[in-house]
Formats: sequence, C-alpha cells, structure tokens
Amino acid sequence: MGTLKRSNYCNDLNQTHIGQEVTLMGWVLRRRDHGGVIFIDLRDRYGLTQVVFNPELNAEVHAKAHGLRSEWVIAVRGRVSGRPDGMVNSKLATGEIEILVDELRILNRSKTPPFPLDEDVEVSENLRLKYRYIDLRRPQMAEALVKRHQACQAIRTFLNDLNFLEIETPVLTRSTPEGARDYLVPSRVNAGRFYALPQSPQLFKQLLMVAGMDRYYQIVKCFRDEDLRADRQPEFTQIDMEMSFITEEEIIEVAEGMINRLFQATLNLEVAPPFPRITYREAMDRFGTDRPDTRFGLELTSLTEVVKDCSFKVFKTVVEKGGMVKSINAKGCADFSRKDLDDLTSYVANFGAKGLAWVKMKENGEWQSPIAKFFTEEERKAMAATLGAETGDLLFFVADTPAVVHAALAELRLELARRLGFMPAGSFNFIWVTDFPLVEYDQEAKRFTAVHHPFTAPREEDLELLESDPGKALSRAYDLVLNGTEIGGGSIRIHQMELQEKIFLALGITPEEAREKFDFLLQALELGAPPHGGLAFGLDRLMMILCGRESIRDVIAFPKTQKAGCPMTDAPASVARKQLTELSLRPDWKED
RNA sequence: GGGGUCGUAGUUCAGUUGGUUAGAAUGCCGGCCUGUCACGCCGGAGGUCGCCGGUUCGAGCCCGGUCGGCCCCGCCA
Repeated sequence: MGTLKRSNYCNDLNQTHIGQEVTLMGWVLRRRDHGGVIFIDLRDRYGLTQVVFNPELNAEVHAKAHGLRSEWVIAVRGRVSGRPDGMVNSKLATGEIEILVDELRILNRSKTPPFPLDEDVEVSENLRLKYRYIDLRRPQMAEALVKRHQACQAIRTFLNDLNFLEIETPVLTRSTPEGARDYLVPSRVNAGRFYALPQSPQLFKQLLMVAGMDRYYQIVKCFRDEDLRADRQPEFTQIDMEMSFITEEEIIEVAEGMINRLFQATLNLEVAPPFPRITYREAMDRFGTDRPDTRFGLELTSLTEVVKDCSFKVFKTVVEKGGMVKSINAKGCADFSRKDLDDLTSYVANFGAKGLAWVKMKENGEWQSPIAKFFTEEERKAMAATLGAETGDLLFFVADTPAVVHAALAELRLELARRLGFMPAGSFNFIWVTDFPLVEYDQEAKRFTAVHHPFTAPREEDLELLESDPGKALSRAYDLVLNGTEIGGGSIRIHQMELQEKIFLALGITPEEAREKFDFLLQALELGAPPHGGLAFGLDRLMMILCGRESIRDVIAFPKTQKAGCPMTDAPASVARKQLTELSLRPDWKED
C-alpha cells in the first residue's frame, strides 16, 4: 500500500465531503470503460463508491485503470467531486458523489471469479461454499454476518448489565447417555478412551451454579452428530444461560428482555414482550405441534365427538380404535383446483396420513366432496357448525392416531399458509410453550425418555405421578417459539440428589449407571447446590428468521453441506496412518 | 437407513420421438467508444453433457449402478 492510508469506507462519502482528498481501498465490482472516461464501482464491506478515471485529468493513471478487472484489490487516492447534473444515482448511498482519481495502486490482481458478484443470479450453493470467501463479499451475505455480530453484542451488553458472567466451558468433555449421537475425540495419552464434544454445556453450567457463580452465560458452539436439515448443522451456536435462586417467571422475563434488545440492535424493531403463552396441551390441540406458527389462523378443530357415531366407516372405525378426527377450515379456499387438492393429499402422506378428505362448501350448505355421500344431512350440518363452515370454505379432514392427525394437519396448515401468503417477511410472532410432559414413552427403547433433558425438574404437584403414571407428569420446562420454529428452551433444574436419582430411575437409568456416568453431578447436588434454572437459544435459527433466510447456512460464515462436509477445506479428510496409530486406532476401512 | 429432486460452456439455463457440427444469455479475450452506473457497438475463444457400465447402426436424451448438491422422513435428551 506504500504510503497510502485508507481515509474512508465506501459508504460514507456524500455532498458534505466534496473537495476533500480521500483514499479508498477495496475490490473492483464493475468497470465501465468508455475508452475515454472509465468508471469503477469500488466495493468494501460497507458499500459502493464510483471512482472515475479521466484521461484529461491524469493520462497515466487512466491508462493504468484500463487494465483493471473484476475483484482486483485496489487503493485510490483522489478528490471527492459532486456528480454533474442529472448524473446522480439515487439507488446508491454515495450516489451524489464520485472520486476523481489522482493515484491508483493495484494491491492484488484476481483471476476471473468463479461466479459473478455483480448480479442477482442464483449460484449453486456448492460453488458458493467452495469459494465461501468470495460468496461472503456479496452484500446480502455480509449483512447477515453483521447482524449476527450486532445480536451477539446486544446479548452480551444486556446480560452483563444484569450481573451475568461469561464463562467458558470445556470442549473436550465426556460422553453421556441420552440425547444425540456424540462427536468423539480419541485420547492419545489414554489409549482406548475418548472425549466427546459437548451437545450443550448443560452440566457445566449447572455446576457453575453450584459453584456460586449465580448468573452465567456463554455464546458457545455445540455439537450433535445427527443428519442435517435446512435448520440443523452438526456444529451450531447456543446462547446458553443459567441463574440461581430463580423462578420460571424471572427467567422468562430475562429472556424476553434479551430478545427485545436483540431485535432493537439488529432490526431497530420492538417485539413488545411479554410474549403470549400456551400450554403444550393447548398447542397440540389447536395447532397439532408444540411449536405453533401464530402468524395466522387455520387452527385445528376436533370432530371426534361429532363423528363418532357417523355413517362414514373410515371416521367411525378410527374413533372406535381410540384415534381422532380433526379438521382445518380453509376459509374461502373452495376455488382450489383438483390438482391443488391432489398435491396437498400427497403432501400430507409424507407425514403418515393415509388420506386427506376435503369438502368444498357450496351455496345452501351443499357439499362438493368425495365423502359427501357417506354422511346424512344432519351429520353434515353438525360438522359444518362445529367448523363454522360457510359458503366458499374448504374443509380438510384427517382421521388417524393422534400423532398422525397432528403431524399431518400441522404440516398441512403450514403448507396452506405458504400457498395463501400468510407468512409475510418482517413479521415476528413469539409464543412461549409451557407445561410440557416430563417424559414420553419410547416404543422402540421400551422405556420413558426425557422430553427436555434428564435434569429438568418436574412440577412439585406431579412428584407422585413419577412412580404411578410418569407419562402424566408435567415438567417445569418452557420453549420459546418464533414463527413456528423453536428458537430456545429451558427449565428449572433438579437441585436435589434424591429427586435426580428418582428421575434417572424413571428413565430406566439404574443407580449404578447413574453413578458411573453422572457421579460428578450427583456429588455436586449433595454439596450445596442452589435452586437454579436457565435456558438456551439457538443463535443460528434465531438469526435465520431475523434475517429472513431459508437456511441457517446463510447466517453461518463457513457452514457444512448436508453430508456434513466443507467444500472449501474438503473436511472431513483422511489422515496419516501414523496419526491413527498414535491414537491407538486401527482402521478397518480400505485406504485410498 | 428411506423418499423426492437436480447435475450440459466460467456462471445461469434451453436442448423436440434417440439422428449430422450441443445452443442462448451473461461472463471471459480482442477491437471501437469521454458521463456510465447490469454502459453501448463489432468480432472471437470457450463443452470429458458429474462418473462407470449397458441397450442401440447411433445416447446429453433410454436402462442399471455410482458420486455429489438441495428438500423431506427417520434421527436430532
């Protein structure tokens, strides 16, 4: 760069700077070479500035500028000049001015980039990930990283002011049963033993409460070796927090304040807590899911009572077998085509529904429906009344086990909302889901598993149920849901050894196993553990929604592909045999 | 583990019933051009049709397999 020193960014010059000498550094986004005058759009993280090379002002520099190409890195020194009349570009923050260049330095050349940066063409994600450092030069990608930074900054400021301490916890830790598959790291100095990367710092943060740290938080990487989705990466970031001598209400208040501050800092938006709350039971009844998208209606209505004695065998049989019949009334959608209905039917089949019955409400309560003939007029009237069905409505029905009915209709509800445009950009609906069951029965494992995690406290009034009917016991857990995505969850924890042992027992973890795997926790619970609780947010998901993106990959600087690989570094990669033998590992796979 | 979908020029895509030399736009290279802002005009280069095998006189197109991207189910306390 020689003696040149950057004086300004590419977004901050305007009319007030006219006449000043400035030095800008950045990348060549576009060049418009008129043979005579040459225009370069110079780009840095902050924005764009048009720089001008005029042969009449400086022939030597103009000649040099002739060779500039896309993504070359340059420094220009020149004078800020107001643009001539009629040449102002209102689409540009710096559109009132341009730089008349006196000195041009080429700091680095660039090969032609593998994909264009100056146009809105959709580039394959694989290529973007392979050259992620180029992809991140695009303003919309940089913007996500900026917002993510602003969010983290807001979180730290907010929690610091409430006496929280940011404390790091180990990345090399031990594998514990339950939960997701662990990423394992072999120990060189302890042959045959392995560390596990943390699925979350859950137990460490509890132990920090036992240590009297009172309030802890951490923005921390977590690792789960499970298959990927648009909203799931094997390594992801949690905003993890824990408090001592605390109740659900206080935790929720802190969380709401933090989320509000975060939206202020990133979008300058008030999300106006307190957020509404719904119990798990009600969420399932009304939305078929424990993470309802509350931006729109299309709620589920039970018809089980109405149709239990009806003449339609399919419904009747399902009810007799203990199943249920539920319905969604898509108001005013009777104009859906046969193809729409076929598409929706095969869509819900993905979620286990064996069929999707529908009714188009015509004039005078007439049904246009393949199943109309199976019902008496009274039955049709009763069903329509229950659903509030009017002329022009489209009714959908699913009859099956509760699990299938809820899964199918919850997904149908979302698909309808997508088709009807009920998910506008920039709307953010939060809702707390409370009163989760403590445990659920795992048919495959033939035992109960924790709905939240094994350290979640049951409601005091449900303690007796632990032995008599564990499935009925409710927990002191809560999830925060944003636009139908679970963005965070937490609970009041168990802080007494006896209760923790009892829960382990209910989960089919024997006292011996508990002592082997969780001895450190049980000991701590006997050594002055205070009542405590907390929660964790998924930062990636939160930022994805906040930035209006479809995938968390768009808010992660260097994400993984669906096969958990990195096209840029080509990780995971094979290692030298010596590295394995040092770790006392003997491969049985074929080597390249 | 399973279902779906995609893979053709640097990039984004088209490619008919299987038929001669695989096209477009953009980018790239060269030339012209002094007020553009996705500058314009003229010319040129650029292809292992993901890979392997099969069917066929003949395959980008059909069949089998395989690799990779994406979406989903299972999985994700």
